[in-house]
Amino acid sequence: MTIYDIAKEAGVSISTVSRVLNNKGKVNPATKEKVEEILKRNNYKPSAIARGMVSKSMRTVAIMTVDIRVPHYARTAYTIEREFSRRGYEVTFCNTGGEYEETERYLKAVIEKQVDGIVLVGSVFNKLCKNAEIEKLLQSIPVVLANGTLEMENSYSVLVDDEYGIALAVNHVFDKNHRDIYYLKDLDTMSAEVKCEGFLNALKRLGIPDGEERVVKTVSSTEGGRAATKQLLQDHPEVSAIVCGEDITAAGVVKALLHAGKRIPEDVAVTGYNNSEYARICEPQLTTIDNKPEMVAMLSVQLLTSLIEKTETYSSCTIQPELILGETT
Amino acid sequence: MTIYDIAKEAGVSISTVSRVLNNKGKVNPATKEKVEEILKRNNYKPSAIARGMVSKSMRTVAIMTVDIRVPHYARTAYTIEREFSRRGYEVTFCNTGGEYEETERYLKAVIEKQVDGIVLVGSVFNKLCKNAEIEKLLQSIPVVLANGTLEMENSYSVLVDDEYGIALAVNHVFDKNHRDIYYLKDLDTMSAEVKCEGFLNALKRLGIPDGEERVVKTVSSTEGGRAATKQLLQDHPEVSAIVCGEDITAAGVVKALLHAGKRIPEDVAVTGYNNSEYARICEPQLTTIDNKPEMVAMLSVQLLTSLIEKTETYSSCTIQPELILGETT
DNA sequence: CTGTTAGCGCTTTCAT
DNA sequence: ATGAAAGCGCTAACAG
Repeated sequence: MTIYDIAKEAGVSISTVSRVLNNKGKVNPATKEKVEEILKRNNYKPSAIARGMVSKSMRTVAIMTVDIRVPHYARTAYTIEREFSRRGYEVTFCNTGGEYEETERYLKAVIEKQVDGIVLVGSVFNKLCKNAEIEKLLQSIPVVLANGTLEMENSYSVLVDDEYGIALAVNHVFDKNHRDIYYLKDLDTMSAEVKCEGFLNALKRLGIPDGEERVVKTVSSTEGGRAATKQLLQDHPEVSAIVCGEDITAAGVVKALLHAGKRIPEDVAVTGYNNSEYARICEPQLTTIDNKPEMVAMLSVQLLTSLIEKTETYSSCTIQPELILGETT
Repeated sequence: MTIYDIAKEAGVSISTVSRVLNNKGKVNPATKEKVEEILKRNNYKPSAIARGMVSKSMRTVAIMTVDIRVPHYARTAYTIEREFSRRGYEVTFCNTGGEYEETERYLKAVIEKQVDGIVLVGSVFNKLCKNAEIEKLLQSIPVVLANGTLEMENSYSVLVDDEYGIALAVNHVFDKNHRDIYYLKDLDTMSAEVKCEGFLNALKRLGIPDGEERVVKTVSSTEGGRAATKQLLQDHPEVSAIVCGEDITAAGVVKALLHAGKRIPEDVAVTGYNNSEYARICEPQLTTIDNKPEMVAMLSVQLLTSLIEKTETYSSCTIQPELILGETT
């Protein structure tokens, strides 16, 4: 069923059908009514592809994340999708795995499909976008980075002040009279680096020396948290607070502490990061940092929309995390 | 940069360019090489929209879930996306919220965009697709339902035998000598109904009477599990096993039991469902049922692909869940 | 082996 | 208020 079929059946030209379809230009109310009736009766749906051919847009945007199964990305991507859907865009999801080749492959694919814009979710893209090939690809299209900064023309970002976020956690356990504070660095992204910086700087401000020796590297998982904690209890039995880069890691820390017979938070305090469901499931419930993925998502959509539609002025922005009290501090 | 620009620069016709682009038909190696060089130099990308105009396909499929933030859906959708990406398709995600209007809106949108197929994830779509309007929309395009059954022509499904899954849990706690077994029904989908049936039938087979009175309704969340357990301990202090419809609910059950001073599993055994990260974070770690979302996803993709490409014969299939032992039984 | 031509379904001037 | 015609970028006959 094409616009030609409708035109023929209505005894008018395709231009007229197009006019009633788009409510554009003058058209006699009588003919309009007739055409509309025929449209409905035939259950006609205009071809978005043919429209895209003319308008050079399919009203589609792409979201790229490392892995949508990570709850923090899922929350961000969910909100981005809902917001764009509200605005009449469809959303293509890409799970790049954080790898360079895959990122490039996905980028090429969505650019060939002429998506209107791209949201990169997560600070991994910070590193990835340093690559010349990827940078070239990104330059041809509006891009927003959610939680990271892009050093490129025509691209903007919504940043989360993770340095401040970790400082909130450190200051909080300090206020609770914990002095032997350790940090579990469980990721390798730029955001993770910033968090680590936040930890070191916070300690410095509080007058606690030898910050570097208080950073323990592990992987972001329950098992990562558990293993690091076992080691920590062995090497530094005096530990009184463990600040983590992710809730999931903190959950492992809590398990290990309980198994070691420690009381939380009396013997050792723990903080997570992300204010995720993991924090709430944890027993005792984690004190954590809310880095506000929904807000990041909303602002990213706003930014990308104005970039695409060239409507308003726009600029990058930064979001402040917030401390969420649980039972582990 | 269009195919015309390339043709002009190479001094050939657009057909020749098209031929080298698609590796189709005979073309002189020399001209081929020249064209390819020009293609590369200009960083030419064919317009997928124009191609779609001819082929009537954008090589895109849509995934519809209630909410991608639910880990089980995220796992399923992730695998579906990766598999389709491998096969050269892009994937559009839709978060319908399980609502009728939104589902219809999304369906119309993706059908206008002429997606090649749709994967409906979750048994909620079972009910939704009973609607005449939605059914009509779905009939115009290849559809697969992941975890549910569709009573429609030209549509197939990958089903999970949730009745069997819950029976595994019930039989297992029975084997561990628990007799006062209760079930927390925490959702309202068809899959949840099937699980509940599974519970009732399993009890019957084991000779435990009054199954209906052992079903407690609540909502699928930590809080839902916690509240239901408090009530249960009050009404039936003799309870010795709680089988849950979701891991997240079971996590709440565990919390409530611990707070009530119960030992797990000595006093009360608990089982979850989904084999999710929640089960592993839970302390003690949950015994749970693996309903194999990755396998469901793979089979759904296979099914939809053959439907789209009309290559093989195809048929719906059913997957058997598996018991995963934890520390709560 | 290569070029010409006719669409694909729609929007958008430009006439009338 | 309506229609004719051009064109979006590409593929696929068909003709050389």
